Amino acid sequence: MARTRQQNRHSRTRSDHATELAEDYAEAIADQIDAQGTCRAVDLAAQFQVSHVTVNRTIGRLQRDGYVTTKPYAPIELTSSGQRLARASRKRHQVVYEFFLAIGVSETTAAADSEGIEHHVSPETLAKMQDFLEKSS
Amino acid sequence: MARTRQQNRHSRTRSDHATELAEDYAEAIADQIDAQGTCRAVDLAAQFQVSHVTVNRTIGRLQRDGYVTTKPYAPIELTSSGQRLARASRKRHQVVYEFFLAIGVSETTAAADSEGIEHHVSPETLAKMQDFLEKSS
DNA sequence: GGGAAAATGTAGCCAATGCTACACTTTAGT
DNA sequence: ACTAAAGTGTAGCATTGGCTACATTTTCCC
Repeated sequence: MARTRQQNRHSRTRSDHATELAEDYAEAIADQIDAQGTCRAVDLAAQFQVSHVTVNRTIGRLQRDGYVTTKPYAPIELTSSGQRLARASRKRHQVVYEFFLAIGVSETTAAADSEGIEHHVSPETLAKMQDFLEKSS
Repeated sequence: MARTRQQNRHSRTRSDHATELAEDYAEAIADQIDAQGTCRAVDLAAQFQVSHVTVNRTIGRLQRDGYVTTKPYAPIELTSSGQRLARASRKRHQVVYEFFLAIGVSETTAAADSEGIEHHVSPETLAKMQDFLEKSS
């Protein structure tokens, strides 16, 4: 392998890191709403271990990009677009997590690694992971 | 699963994105030196599809961090630390790539996905992937 | 209803990663 | 040897994502 890539590798990197963050936030917001009814900036700050200021501005970008709605001092809500993003992200996340378990990875590591990886798994690879899960069940 | 994480997820994100870039660059530089004998900024610019200015400054950071050495207008060289990084990165990259092939992913997709994923695979998960490869060979 | 605590907002700082435009060296070709 | 092309360097700008410090608004409890 090795020389298979060249070109366009990393043509992602530019805006795709923003997408990763959006997915993480959408997923976290959806989780928080499921668990507590509402999602506040402070919840996200605790989850991501960043300051509330960082959350605030990230949320601002997500709002700009149409994923969430907020009003000053009010809880954060997902738009339908944000909900779609959250659902897709959760689904991918779960498949990757279960797949890792299936090949023998510990729960702790599977949870940690699936976090970082879910954003980089193409539909094709995800489908193969699902095939594997079905076969091995 | 789902509630397994919370906290410290994304405690990576901060400086780890820098590490990813360092790994990608180290690997690309090693590849380029293997293929052409030397590595110039322009080669990296082509490979990563960024401007030579971006490469220049990234290389500056890599030099600051002890991964490469350069002199003005001269080719880029890896320090022993950089070579170690490149080897580790290539190894991980290759295991992930072959693992994807083994579960049925196409070469093109395996190449693309392994790029994004190699940086997020823990040693434990990598070991499980290797186990899988050995068993299925 | 008033005050403390919690949650948000704002100002202003830093580093990383991207760019274009322009200047300067090297390299190559005639 | 000179010039043109290729490769590098520098200046200056924008965005993202991180922070602390301080101001403001809500909430909650007495």
